[in-house]
Amino acid sequence: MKKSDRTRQDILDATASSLATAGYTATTVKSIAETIGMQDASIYYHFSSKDELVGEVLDIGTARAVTAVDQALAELHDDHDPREALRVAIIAHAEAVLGGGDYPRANVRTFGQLPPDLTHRHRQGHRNYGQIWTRLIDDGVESGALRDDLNRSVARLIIIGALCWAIEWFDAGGEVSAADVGEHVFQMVVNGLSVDQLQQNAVSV
Amino acid sequence: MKKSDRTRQDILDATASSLATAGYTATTVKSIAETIGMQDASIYYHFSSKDELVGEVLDIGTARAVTAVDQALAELHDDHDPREALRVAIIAHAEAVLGGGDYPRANVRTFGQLPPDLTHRHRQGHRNYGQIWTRLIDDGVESGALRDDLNRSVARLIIIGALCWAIEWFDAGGEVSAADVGEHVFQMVVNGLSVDQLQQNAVSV
DNA sequence: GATTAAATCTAGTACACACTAGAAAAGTCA
DNA sequence: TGACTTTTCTAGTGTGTACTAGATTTAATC
Repeated sequence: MKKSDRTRQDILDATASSLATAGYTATTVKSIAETIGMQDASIYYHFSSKDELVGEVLDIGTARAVTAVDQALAELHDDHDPREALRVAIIAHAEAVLGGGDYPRANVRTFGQLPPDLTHRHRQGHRNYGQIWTRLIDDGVESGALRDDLNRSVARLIIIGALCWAIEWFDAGGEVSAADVGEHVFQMVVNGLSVDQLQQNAVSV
Repeated sequence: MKKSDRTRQDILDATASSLATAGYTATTVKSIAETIGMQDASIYYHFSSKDELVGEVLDIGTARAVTAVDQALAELHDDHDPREALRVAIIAHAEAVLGGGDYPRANVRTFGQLPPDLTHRHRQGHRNYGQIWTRLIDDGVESGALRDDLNRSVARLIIIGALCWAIEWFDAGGEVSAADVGEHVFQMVVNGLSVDQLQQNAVSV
């Protein structure tokens, strides 16, 4: 039983890595097997199909991102500013997806290139994740800290989109860290780029 | 010669449509041929390979997006606020990519799933497009209208990212228009979601 | 209408892919 | 060691893909 578990984990890791860097189509069963020094047929002893394997990787990725954000929010003081909660969540997301492991990255990277079955399977996971952000924005608006004249759903999707797209250009070895990207997204979408706003801003970097 | 041009255009249109909705892998030469009532082999009379065909579609998409933004900027008054230029460009981009034809949509939709050759071929086009935004942000910062404490390159990529990712969730038949999405992006990244800022804001919706 | 050129089709090749069946090897434990 | 189970391999199948060669049809030209 031990051996099987270890091999299974190796397969999952190799798949996550390949999905995160090469995408769904370029991630073939053969390439996964080669990465861990196996024959492609041996994969099927551990997983019944490529899509079941990919699905499991994506599930893990979603779970890790949710955990990262939840954990960051749990560490806030009880009387925090709603904007601070948004900031903490944004940075946690950025670090999970950009700087974290291959699993959350695989999730974002393959979004939009999955076959219908897998797309459907993960829609629920994404909905749950979206609800975290819906609550954060609702809290902000209802407490009077955030503007009420914008469509909250659109605002939520724009924030998540800015973060998710960063995977396309973010350079893990560069001077800008994952947290820096998160900080920039927060500064922009909450405080705004405009100078006029900044002068009167109570929430600082 | 006439017939050939018409057929060629039909092939390009069908390819753009398929790329925009189904992505690169699901866009097969056979499916393209079926859409326009031809045999797949006949495509090769007009294009030497699938990737040459796809490349041409993506070139057209880039060109159209650039044209849309350039044209919108050209219609501004000479003494416009730099923030207004950013607003106009953001909305033009949103309309081109979300509400415009299949070509710009194909470009954004297939980003990240193209084979290396095509990715490399279009990097230059994207660089040119990025320069438009670099100039807009530089103008804003240097005129004192935009903050100088953020990384301009990161800011640019975050704006473009928020817009590009919108293709994943935008519903063309829904209540929110492409221009609405652009307006939201502008309001958020320039004015910010925070209420404190809005009260002192000179640039209105 | 005959001749030539342009455009499309029929019929295939070669290859990469996910996946299967059964033999072989490696590991486990008395 | 020997009996048994677990894991991996060898060797294949079938399918879908991009693409090719040459025949066939359609359109243009004299």
